[in-house]
Amino acid sequence: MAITRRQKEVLDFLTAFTARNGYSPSYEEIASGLGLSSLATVHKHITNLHAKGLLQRAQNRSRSIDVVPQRAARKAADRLPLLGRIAAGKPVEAIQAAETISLSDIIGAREVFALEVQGDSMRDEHIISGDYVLVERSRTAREGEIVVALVDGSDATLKRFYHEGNLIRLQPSNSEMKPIYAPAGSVSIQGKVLGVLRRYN
Amino acid sequence: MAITRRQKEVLDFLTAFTARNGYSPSYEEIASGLGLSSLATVHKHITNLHAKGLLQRAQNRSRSIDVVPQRAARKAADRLPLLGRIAAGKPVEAIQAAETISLSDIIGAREVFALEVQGDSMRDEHIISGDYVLVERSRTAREGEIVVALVDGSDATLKRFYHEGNLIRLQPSNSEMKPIYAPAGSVSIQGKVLGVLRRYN
DNA sequence: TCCAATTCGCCTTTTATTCGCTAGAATAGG
DNA sequence: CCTATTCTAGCGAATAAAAGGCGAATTGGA
Repeated sequence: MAITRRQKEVLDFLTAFTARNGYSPSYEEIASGLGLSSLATVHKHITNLHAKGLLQRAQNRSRSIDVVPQRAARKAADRLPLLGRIAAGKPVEAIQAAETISLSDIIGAREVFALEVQGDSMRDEHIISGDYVLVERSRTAREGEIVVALVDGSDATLKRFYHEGNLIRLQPSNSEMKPIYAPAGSVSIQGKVLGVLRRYN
Repeated sequence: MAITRRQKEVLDFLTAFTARNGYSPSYEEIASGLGLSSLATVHKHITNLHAKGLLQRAQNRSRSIDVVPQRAARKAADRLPLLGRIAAGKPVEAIQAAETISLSDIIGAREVFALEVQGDSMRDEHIISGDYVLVERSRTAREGEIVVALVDGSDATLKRFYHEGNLIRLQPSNSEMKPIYAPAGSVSIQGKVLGVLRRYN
């Protein structure tokens, strides 16, 4: 990966700062560390490095820069280059940003397991039989999240979760199926769905 | 994992307190330990750290915070235990089997990249806007496979691939859209779809 | 019931992003 | 070899969005 002298300095600063403090620097701190007087310059450097896939960051989030370790960047086994967007009838967007995607982006450091989906109860949600849902173990859920829930301790289902007065509504995403209403006490949440993985042969 | 200075302070406090006392602090104790006067602030910190996967907790339970050890957080991030199958209205098969699933199962040793899908041309295939398709780089495809194809060198699309006499038919999976017919010479296959990855927030 | 946890509305500070502008290096063509 | 174009690098100002904070009211578990 081509990198300029200045870019290497920026990258080195980020690495050192994070190692020293345990958290990433703000743009202000980067600027003073590199002798820059404008945050715009810092921003441009970060953007360029991100485009080259040398670091990850979250938009608009404070101190969200992660330097991508070089070994991990190369080990393409489970981290895929994200080459752009594709839309019906339109060219792929400028294939350049060396972003990547992997399961770790979805699961982070949470406790996650997978379940193979059978049946069509989430068809309208575009989750179909054979898909794997990635589920974070959790006892609770927020309004509208997709959850794995046990009703009366025995029936595990994949549904959207809603409160409705004293009852809980478990809403299948299939117009042909009816929601389940149950008192809060008899519903136990097993986890909530973070993502879906599908495989074609 | 990106973290702010204050968040690191909170995390450090939690780690130290738990190590010292053998149990986790109450919000009250966290507040006084960090010099905060509102429990709401404590709660916000805990919620943020939980969202970043750096600690576990049980809702509404006293002293239920667990700091996730960093080694465990980094480890196993790309291979998930496959706990069983889930079907509408039926219990999860209580599998403790050590089956797992990961991106590598889909990718194998092939050269694969990802594209973010925009638009609804594959809606009936349950691939929706925002999904990532995992694409194997390939010049050819077999009948009926989902491919990324360039027509006349400029239009990249996601379609099912069929031969039809001398022509190639690129079939969208959306009943409202019409197939594209083109001579074999003007269609170039960029790759074929091996899988789909979707993320919920 | 009691106490800790959670939610709510509101505020301030910190941080990231965008815009318009300048200037030097590297690169591609003619 | 010269020139047009693109890319890196930089500035300061204005704006937008998170992060961090408060006190009061509400909820939920034991």
